[in-house]
Parts: sequence; structure tokens; C-alpha cells
Amino acid sequence: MVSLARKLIASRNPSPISLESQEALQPFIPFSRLQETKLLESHLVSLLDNCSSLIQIKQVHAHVIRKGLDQCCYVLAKLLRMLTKINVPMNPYPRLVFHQVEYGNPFLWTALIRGYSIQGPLEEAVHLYNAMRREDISPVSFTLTALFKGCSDELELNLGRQIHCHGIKLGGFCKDMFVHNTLIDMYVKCGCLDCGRKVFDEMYERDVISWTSLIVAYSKAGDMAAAVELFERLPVKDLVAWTAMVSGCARNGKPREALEFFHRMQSAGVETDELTLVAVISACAQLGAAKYANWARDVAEGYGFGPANHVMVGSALIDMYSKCGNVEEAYKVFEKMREKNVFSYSSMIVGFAMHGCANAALDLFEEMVKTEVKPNKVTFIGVLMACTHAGLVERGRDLFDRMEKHYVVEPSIEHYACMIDLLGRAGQLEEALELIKAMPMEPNSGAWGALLGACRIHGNPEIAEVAGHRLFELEPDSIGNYVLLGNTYASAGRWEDVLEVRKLIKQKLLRKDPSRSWIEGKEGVIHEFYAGDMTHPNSKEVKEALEDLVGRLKSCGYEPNLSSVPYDLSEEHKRRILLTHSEKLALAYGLLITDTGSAIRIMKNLRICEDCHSFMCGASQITGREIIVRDNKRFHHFRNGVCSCGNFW
DNA sequence: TTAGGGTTAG
Repeated sequence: MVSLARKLIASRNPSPISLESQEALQPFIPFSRLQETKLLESHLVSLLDNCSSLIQIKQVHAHVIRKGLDQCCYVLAKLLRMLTKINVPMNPYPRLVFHQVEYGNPFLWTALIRGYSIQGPLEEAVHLYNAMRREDISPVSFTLTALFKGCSDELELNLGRQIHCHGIKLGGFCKDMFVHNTLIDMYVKCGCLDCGRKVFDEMYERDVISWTSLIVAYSKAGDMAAAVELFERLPVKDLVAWTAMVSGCARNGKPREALEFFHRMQSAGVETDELTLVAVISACAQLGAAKYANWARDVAEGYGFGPANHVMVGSALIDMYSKCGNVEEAYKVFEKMREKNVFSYSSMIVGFAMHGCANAALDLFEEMVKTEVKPNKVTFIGVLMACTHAGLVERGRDLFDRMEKHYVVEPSIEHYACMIDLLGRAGQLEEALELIKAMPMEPNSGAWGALLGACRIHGNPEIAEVAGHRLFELEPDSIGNYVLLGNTYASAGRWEDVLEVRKLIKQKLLRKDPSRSWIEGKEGVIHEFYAGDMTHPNSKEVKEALEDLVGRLKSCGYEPNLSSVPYDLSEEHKRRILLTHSEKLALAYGLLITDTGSAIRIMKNLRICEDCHSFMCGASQITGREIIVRDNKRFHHFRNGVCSCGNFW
């Protein structure tokens, strides 16, 4: 038997049967039987609700047929929704269920439309929607939300807009909040924030979901001012809205503001959940200070969200401890976690890589691939970074080759940048240049920047010129590239070219980010030092401590590395400049204020120079102290005269 | 029966 529904879909011409005639065809059911049927329907729906596999659903379906309810849209729509939920393809089984019904109601149609919207193809969902309208079956709000969701997943802005224009009036949804909230989300996800805002502004009535959708959209677009403005106007702020602000600030590099929102949230008596804590921990990770790290962990545990049972909090803690310089604590958290996902493994691998523990990172990767957890693109960035920091070129090459073949992770532009970094830092500059040329995508500033950085390390002004000029086109206002090229010329003694680069910087009115280092003092107070800066209240003691240290180092054979000063100056002048590098000042201060047994933790905004690097090595030996320096890329652990980076940085 | 907040890299 060819069902009516199938004929309707196939036909371009509307069927002559109207809704009234469908009603007329319903058999008469006595009242008590009706009650009995309703009870049975509810029972079947709750049975379906508890299904988690196709076999179970088919068993219930067989039961539905036995009970003579094979035409009951209420039950069958639920059945279709459950099939969608467990991701059963709409063709053939769910589709067959739909076609076997003679007179589908809007909920049954919508369940199928929703299935296609989620699974694709979206065209099929739209085709069904049109067929439904041709049959004069009015869409319900759920029909439109399903279609908008499909459009936002597929980024089909125009289609979404068409459905918006026709559908809203057609179904009388002008005041429907569900429909409008989904619509805001659709416009925002399709990249049209202004359209989302327009929908919001014109809404008949708004709830906290409408506001939060837009707040999140602004924060994801990097416009925190607009997000804050909306948030402050939001009349009743709930847990999700507050969390959106905490995570929005953290995402946009405003960790202090994130913590302020969290404190306000607590004062307002709003509950806290795992997602809020993840945002708080991520803010503390950016602050990089032990004081905040320990505070964040105490807060999480105080709310009952310890890492053992909460995989998201655990993963965020791993990342935080790594970024705060404490990779041992990060690993302790990792070990405590009962459930580990790709975030936990990747954060730990990246953490090891940042700290120069290449073998630990690679061993953990091997352990990970033996589990059910599949590595993703970030995992591979972590292992490639580990190889880079340890100079493991062949291992990196092998992983890069295998990532697509064995692990089905397509190498992205970032992975190519990692490989260029790996080859470049290991001194294989020609190979790195060849790889840039062979990339299947247009090389971006990350790729060229990695090459330029490597040229600076290995003193290759010829390749640096190629990379530098490409970077000047891609990022004309980024001062770092000019400085790197200038320094490469300087290390080769090409002072005229250095002047040319400086002229360019002047013409463009670019300002160099001053080199600065900071150290966490007692009770979490941050002390900051700039290169050549003697304004710290204890600068006299700092200077004395530094001179004392230099004297002791010199007697052990330390000689300043004058090529670390990219200026054409006298040797004596270069020596003096080197002695006031901010990390050396921070180290001297650290020796004064920290306990003898503890590690000295220094943070720095730029890459550590060769001279400071060997200075730290020597200082760690003669003072017997562990010195941990976080530069703009990674961590250096100096112990007994050796750095964890093995001089690859 | 549909809608809002999330962690890893750069």
C-alpha cells in the first residue's frame, strides 16, 4: 500500500483532501476506551524515553503495532525523536515509520524534519517542510526551531532568513519566545550578529535566554564592552548569564575582570556549577600565579567539584597548573582523575611540552592512543611542540606523517607551523622553507613567523629576509617581525640593514613592547621589572645582589654573550645593557625575597635571550636554587647548571 | 517538545 503521506511528498500538486476530511475519517472511540488508550500511549512514550539503542526502540515499535497504535502520531513522533537522539539515519527506518502513517499530524512531520535538520541533508528537511505546508498542515514552533537549528549548523544564513520571513507570519509566531531565541542563535552562529540583535530588539517579550544568547555572541566576537553593557541591563541574572560573563572575560584575555564577575556572582548568592568553575580556573591560568592557582583549586573543591570526579574541572586544573609553572602538580591532578577525555590528555601533553618534558609528553601520547580516547588536532600540536622543544626532528616528522594516515586528523595550518618551527629550530632552515612552499594552503603569519624566529636563532639573514618581507605584508603593524629581522641582521653584523629596518619601524610609528619580567612575592604580590629599570623600591639591594651574583658567576667562567645585544655599540656598553635585562633583575630580587629551599619563578613577556639563558643556568648551579622562567612561549627549568629546554627554544 | 554558559593550541 502506498501511504497517503508518501503520495503527498511525491506530489507537486496539493492533495484534494483537507484537514476537515481527515478529522471526519477518525473512528468514534467511547470515552472509557479513550482514557485507556491515552494511558497506553503515555506508557509507550515513557518506554521509548528509556530506550538507548535501536534494538530497544524496535522492540517498543513492535509492541506499538501489537497494541494497534501504529497510526498514533503522539507515540510515533516520540519514536522518531528517540531515533534522532541515538543518531539513527533518517533513511530508511525512521522514514518508513513516517510513511506508514495515513494522516500525519504536525508533530510527526516535525519529528522527521528535525531528524533531517540535525543529521542532514538540510534540503530534505526543507522539502518536507514545504510538503507539509502544501498540505495545509500548520507548522508548530518546534518545526521552525528545528529548521533554524539546521540552518545554524550548516551556516545557511539565506535559507534561515527565508524561513524566518515566511514562517513566522505563517504560523502566527510573532510573539513566540522559543522561536525568536532560536532565531537569534541562528543569525549569530551564521555570523550576522547585527541580525541577531535586530531580532532581540524587536522581540515582543524577552527572557534570560534571549539576553544570554546575545551576550555570548558579543563576547565571542571579542566585543566585551557590548556584552557587559547588555549584562548590566539584564533584569534577572541567572547562573548561566553570570557564567557567560566570567568565561567571556577569560576568553578575551581579561582574567581579573573574570574574577571580579565571579566575586559579584557569589555576593549575589547565585549558585556555582562546573562550567563556572572551569571559567574561573581558566582565568587563573592566565594570571600564571601560584596564589591564584591554589585559590581556584580550593574554590572548586569547596563547591564539591574536585578533579577526581569532574573531568572538565580536572582538565582545566591541569592546564592552569602547567601555565602557572607547576607541571608536577598538573600531573598529580591528571593521575587523580578517574575519567580522562581528550582535553585532559591534550592539556597534560601540552603542559609537558611547554615545560620541555618531551619524553613525558610522547610517552603519554602513546599511552593515550591505547585507550578509547582519540587524539585530536590539539593533541598533535602538543606532541609536535614537545618534539620541537627537544629537537626531535625525526620523531616529529614521523608523527606528522602518521597523524592523518593512522589517526585521521588532517594536518592544519597550525600543524604545518609546528613542523616549520621544529625543522627551523633544529637548524634545518632550507627544509623548513621547502615545507612552507609545499603547504597545501596559503602559509599564514604563524608559519612565516616560525621560520623567521628560526633564522634569528641560527643567524640566517637571507632566509630571514624572505620570511620577514612576507610577514610585513601579512602583518604590517606587528613590531615583533621587524625586531626579529633587525636582530638577525645585527647578529650577522649587517648594521646598514639593521638601520633600514629601524627606519621602517619609525615610519610606521610602531612602538616596541618593552621587555619586562615579574615575580610573585609574599602573599601573591607581583613585582615587575623593566629592562634597565631601577625604580623598584628595593632597587639598591637588587643591584647589589646582582653584582654579587655576576662576580661569583665570572669566577666560574661566565662570560657575557655580547651578540645578544642587537645594537652597534661598544663592548662595554653592551655589557652594561645585558646586566639590566629584566629577568636578571627579577632573579636578583627573587634571591632576596624567597626562602632558600624554594624554586624562584619568573615570568617574562618576551623570549629569553641567549645571555640571560646561560646566566640562569650558571645561577642555578652556584646558588643551588631551581629557577623557573616562563617566557612568551614556554617554560625553562634551570637546575644544577642545566636547562630543561636543552638549549632548544 | 524546542532555546542560553565549557576546558586543550594559536
